[in-house]
Amino acid sequence: MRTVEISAKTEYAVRAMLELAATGDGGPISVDVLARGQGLPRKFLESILADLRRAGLVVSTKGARGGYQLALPPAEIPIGAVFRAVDGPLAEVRGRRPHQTEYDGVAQHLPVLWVAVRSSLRQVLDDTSLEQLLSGELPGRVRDLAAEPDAWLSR
Amino acid sequence: MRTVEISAKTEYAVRAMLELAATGDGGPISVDVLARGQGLPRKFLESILADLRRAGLVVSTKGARGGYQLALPPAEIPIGAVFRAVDGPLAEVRGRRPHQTEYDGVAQHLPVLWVAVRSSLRQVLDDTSLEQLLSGELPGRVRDLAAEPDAWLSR
DNA sequence: ATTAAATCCTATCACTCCCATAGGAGTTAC
DNA sequence: GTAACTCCTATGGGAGTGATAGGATTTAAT
Repeated sequence: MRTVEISAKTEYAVRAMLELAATGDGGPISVDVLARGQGLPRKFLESILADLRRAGLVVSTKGARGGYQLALPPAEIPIGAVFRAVDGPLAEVRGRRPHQTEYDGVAQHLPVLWVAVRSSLRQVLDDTSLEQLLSGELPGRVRDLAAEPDAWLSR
Repeated sequence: MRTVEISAKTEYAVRAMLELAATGDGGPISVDVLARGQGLPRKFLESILADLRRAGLVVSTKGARGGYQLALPPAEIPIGAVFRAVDGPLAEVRGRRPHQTEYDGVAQHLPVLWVAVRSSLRQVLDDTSLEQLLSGELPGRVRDLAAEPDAWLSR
């Protein structure tokens, strides 16, 4: 397993949300159109949108001409919220939340590191809105991180 | 799956490395002693140490009185190196490296976000050494992240 | 030399999660 | 009424996680 693993589910969720944000408000968009737009598996996307609806990030309209719309303006939806909606908490350490870990002896400072890891992730995902991601006008800190030397290279 | 999931394997690896760092250099330490020291499953730890050895982070001594030692001073071993040794690359997006992702249309800026996520993780894990984690004297940036408002609370 | 203490290697296994699909029940616009 | 949707439940292959077992090999100490 990779420490940070952005799953297909999460990636699809973000892309679907971007599609919804891009359409502005021309009424509900169906799963079929959404799936076609970004080339996502239709049935799988259907279950993802159900998660997003339960989290209150999108609203659905049933029946003919129905579909999905954002529940809030794109500027008010942090990407982190999308992650949590489909994936649960951002960070876990062996099934526990970072701040709930405990260690004896030489490992006693580990929780600080785990919390810092989560905090750094939050600073990226919770400070970037759907609108910013759509326009490419990302927060200064996010830009700086991506502009870091070697940020685009493997290690 | 959680976006950041620190596995048992990775956690055990870091804790074992901390044990090795703490012992300074009193000769090799056996898996048995190591496992007892932090309460880790012996056989599982054995396979983890094999990974750490293949990555060149520890050296082993075979036979009676054998065991494991750090291959470098603790100040020269970043925590990130331990992660990569047992877990592979720090970050992946649907099985690809963040900088190798590609998207059309509305999702075109996504790679910048993915790279920023990885970059933020690197700034924590690659800038913290085994020695710093052992002593609790973490890098300024890591301390700041852990001191962020709400860093120790659930979201 | 023998023995005891280690690493090292291969195999196996239960379990869980991921990604996805199928089929149909319910709802609504036209 | 019917076509176009969402919504719900069930299913399933495959991969990965977290271990454990058993023994082959190597070495220090007596």
